Amino acid sequence: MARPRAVPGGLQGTAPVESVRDRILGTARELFYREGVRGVGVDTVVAQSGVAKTSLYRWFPSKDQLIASVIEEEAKARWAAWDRTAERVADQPPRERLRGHLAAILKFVSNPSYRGCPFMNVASELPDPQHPARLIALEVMHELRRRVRKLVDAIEGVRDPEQLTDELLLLINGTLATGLCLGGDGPQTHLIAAADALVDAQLAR
Amino acid sequence: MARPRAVPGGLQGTAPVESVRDRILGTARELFYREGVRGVGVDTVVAQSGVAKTSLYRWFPSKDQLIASVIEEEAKARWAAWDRTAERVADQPPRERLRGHLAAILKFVSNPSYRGCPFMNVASELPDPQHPARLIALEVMHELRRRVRKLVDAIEGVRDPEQLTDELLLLINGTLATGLCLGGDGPQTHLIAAADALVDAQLAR
DNA sequence: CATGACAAACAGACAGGTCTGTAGCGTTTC
DNA sequence: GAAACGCTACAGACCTGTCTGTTTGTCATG
Repeated sequence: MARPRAVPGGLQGTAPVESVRDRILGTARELFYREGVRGVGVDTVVAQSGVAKTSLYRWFPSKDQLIASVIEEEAKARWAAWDRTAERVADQPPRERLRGHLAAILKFVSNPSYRGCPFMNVASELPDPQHPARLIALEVMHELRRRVRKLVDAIEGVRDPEQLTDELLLLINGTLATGLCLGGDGPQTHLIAAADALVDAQLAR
Repeated sequence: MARPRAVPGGLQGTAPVESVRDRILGTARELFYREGVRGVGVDTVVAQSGVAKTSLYRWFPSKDQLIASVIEEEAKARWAAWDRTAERVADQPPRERLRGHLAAILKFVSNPSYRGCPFMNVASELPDPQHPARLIALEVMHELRRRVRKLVDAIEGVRDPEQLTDELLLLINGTLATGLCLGGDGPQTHLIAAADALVDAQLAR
């Protein structure tokens, strides 16, 4: 209820305080993730944001577009986290870098408030293949493939990089999906060991 | 519109024709899977089944219970398919049996009308941890773990059966999840190769 | 500095639709 | 005659999106 008076901000970029648009986006992101995009109405988003409904529809033409913007935001957050991890492990050998990224994913999934991969959830909740949010989610999956491929390519002696990339993707997506169903302490604990075994298999002649 | 007249059936079990309850269940199963449980209303289920709404609420106390029954049905179907596969590969060596089950999963995922694992979808769509359908889905995951464990235990010389089981589960769930996002011809094609590598790694001394 | 234009935000009502679940009543079937 | 079924209507809630009107803060110009 006690919401800080926000500066109009808008285009002049001199707004240190959270803009109305960002407030809506942040609230929607949290609610959509926790309750599912179909389980939260715009009225709830509006109420929780402490914002007028007209404001929501000024910044977002429809709920579907709001969902898409939220997913876009999730994507930014994911890659930002990825980049932080990349920076942290930058000075390590390739295999250790891969392990670092996997460990980060594992930590992400082990969070008690983890409720599945936002992109997979959207794919589950919004069957329409043309839904803008779904398209973004799909693009995220492709980007993940590219990034894992980059890690694999850095490892020397890999017999079939594409195959190894795909195998690692299965493990990663499996980890993300299993965390949704079985919680934090499931089969995921063996993610890194499994990845190591797959890399080893590709290195042996 | 042209629906075959169904025999009441009910308790006396002499109904060779699809009972009203089964008709509802079948229609709901298809619709829920295709459009998502939250994307289909009971009115749609009723209309598509060619059944009266009162009949639906006679057999199922609520939509949530209908969803639960549908998921129960999905579970039965999954294990029936698993058992058929098991029978088909019964006379083969353990590793080949495992491959057979993985191939069946791959085929399942490659179906053009595949729209994700029903149990993961329910976990995504219904965040409430106490939802009856979600509980069934969770139980399915545990059962899958037990069945994979059985396959692993049949392989001789596995160093850490529990670890291998979990690693295979990650691959399987990854395959099911990836199929939802990327369609049939994604990284899943390397499922069996990856599984082979993981088994090999557990056999090497 | 003062004033008026303007855009953003707030508040709240409302239209039109959909959803779940119930009730009434007639019909079929055993 | 009883149970199952079909049909229709309806209640009450919720949902998205719109509309009206008011308040607030900023900026440009006199």
